Parts: sequence; structure tokens; C-alpha cells
Amino acid sequence: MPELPEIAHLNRCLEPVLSGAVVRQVKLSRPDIVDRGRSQQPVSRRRLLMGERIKGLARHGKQLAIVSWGGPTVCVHLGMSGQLWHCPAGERLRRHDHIHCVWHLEGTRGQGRGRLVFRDPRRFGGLWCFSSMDELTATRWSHLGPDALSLDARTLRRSLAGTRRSIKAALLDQHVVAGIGNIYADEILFAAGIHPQSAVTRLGADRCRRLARCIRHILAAATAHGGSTIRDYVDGQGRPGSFSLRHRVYGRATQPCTSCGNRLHQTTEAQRTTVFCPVCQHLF
DNA sequence: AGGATAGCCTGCGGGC
DNA sequence: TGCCCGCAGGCTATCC
Repeated sequence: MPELPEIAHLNRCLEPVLSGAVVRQVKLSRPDIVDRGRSQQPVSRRRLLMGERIKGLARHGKQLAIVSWGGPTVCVHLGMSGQLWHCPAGERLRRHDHIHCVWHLEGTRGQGRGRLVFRDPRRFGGLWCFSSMDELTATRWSHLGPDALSLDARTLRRSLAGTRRSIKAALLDQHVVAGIGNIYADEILFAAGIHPQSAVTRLGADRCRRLARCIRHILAAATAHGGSTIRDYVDGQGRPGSFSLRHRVYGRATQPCTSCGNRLHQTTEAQRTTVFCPVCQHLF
């Protein structure tokens, strides 16, 4: 389940291999994964970066943008099971189901630069095309909250103001903060010692400061470890992430708390499986 | 209008 | 062995 750390790591892996490459061919085998929720008219190859030279990548929350010098920008969202990886020139692309889009890349002097592959079995993800990076930030990304990796306490407090939900529900809401999903919401709340059902309104300034710090720390540590692979996620070179080995609560229901030894509890909060330590995490 | 809920979709694991 | 059901979850649409 790719969340912010997985996308941030992907950004780092792919940026050097994609920057400067020219897109020579785009093979789109599932047009319905492009521009979902929009017009659904057939998308032009140019909007899918055909003929464009890639300038670089940009990320906000869980979304990644491939930006070209000419303007056209493709926003990639991996959803639940999405994968985006680079297959080097001369290497055979292993046979896979559910490959929806492949970009064929070329270097400055016309040499092969391999292929960029988008695969998404569950199809909760997709591609969104924009005529410029500015258009992406002004439309699709303008609905998102501040990026969680660089979130400071004041911004978090401002973002949380006015909501009466539980802290877990608020953290999962991309309009509040962008980048946190179910895995890291549980890990962050454990690190902060906050019970997931705590009301946002009852967290004071100190708790918010601590929470903002934990958000940054957990996400940065997970990014450094290449993210968490539960089932599908692989990075830009097709490798799984290792942060799942360091999960303190997610996926560990009924096991002993790594901090106090008591049994971890599991509930449902905001329609999501939620694991927490009833001793270490306080209900506010 | 904020918040809860259903639905999208495939793969996998448990139970029979 | 094989089938069926339930679950996993990011996000949008819809309802209350």
C-alpha cells in the first residue's frame, strides 16, 4: 500500500534514470486508467508525454508527477496495488498481468534508456494528464492538505482546526494532511502515544507539536528504509521496502507491545483496521 | 457542511 | 483439491 514514504523513495530512485530521457513511444493498454473522474475522452499521446523530454519528478503526499520540459505533466497515483518501475535498456521485461502503460525512453544521443512501466492489478490508482505542472498544482493538488513529510506543528494545528473527528480519521484524510495512509497512521499514533480514537479537539498544543514531530520522523525513517512492502509495493528498480520489519503496531494485533509488553488491541476506526497499545497510547 | 457509508477492484487465505 | 467468502485499502460519489 504505497503511502508517502514509498512514493518519496520511488521519487529518489526514478529521478536520475528519468531526467533528461525522451519519450519515444507510449503503449497504453488500458485507456480507462487515464483521467478517471474526468472527461474520459481518448487521451492524446502528447498528453502522455510522447515526444517530450523529461525534466524531473515532483511529489505531493502519495502522488508523483512526471514533468516534461515542454509542459505536459503526468500525475501518477499508485492507489492500493500500483507499481511504477524502470526496466533498463537491453533488459527483458518480465511477463506480468495488469501492465497498463509503458513509456519507451531514449537518451540524448538516441541510445536506449529502457522503459518506465506502470502496473496496477486492483486499479485503484491511475494516471492524470495536465498541460503543465502549474495546472496540476492549481487543480488536482490544490485539494490536498500540506505534505506530511515537512509538516510543522503550526500547520498541523491549522489543518486540524474545525474538525471534530477522531485523530486517526483526520490523519487519513488527504485534505487535512497529504501522504498518510493506514499503515503510517497507526505507526505515527503509536510513536506519539496517542490513542487513535482520541478526539482532535482534545489534543492541546503540546500534543500537536509531538504529533507533528512523530509524523516527520516516522515518514522520514520509512523513506530511508525504502518504505513498507506488505504485498505489492516495489520501488523504481523493482525491489521491496524493508520498513515493514520495523512496524511496531501495524499488522501486529494480539502480539505484545514492543514497548510495554501488553497485548496490542485491534479495532475499526474510520472504517479501517486499527492496531494500538491500550497502555502506551492515551485516550484524550 | 461535515461526517459516515458504499462501491470500485483483484488476490489471497481460511474454512468447509 | 476446489470453491466460496471475507478481507485488504485509497479515494470518490452519495447520502444523512
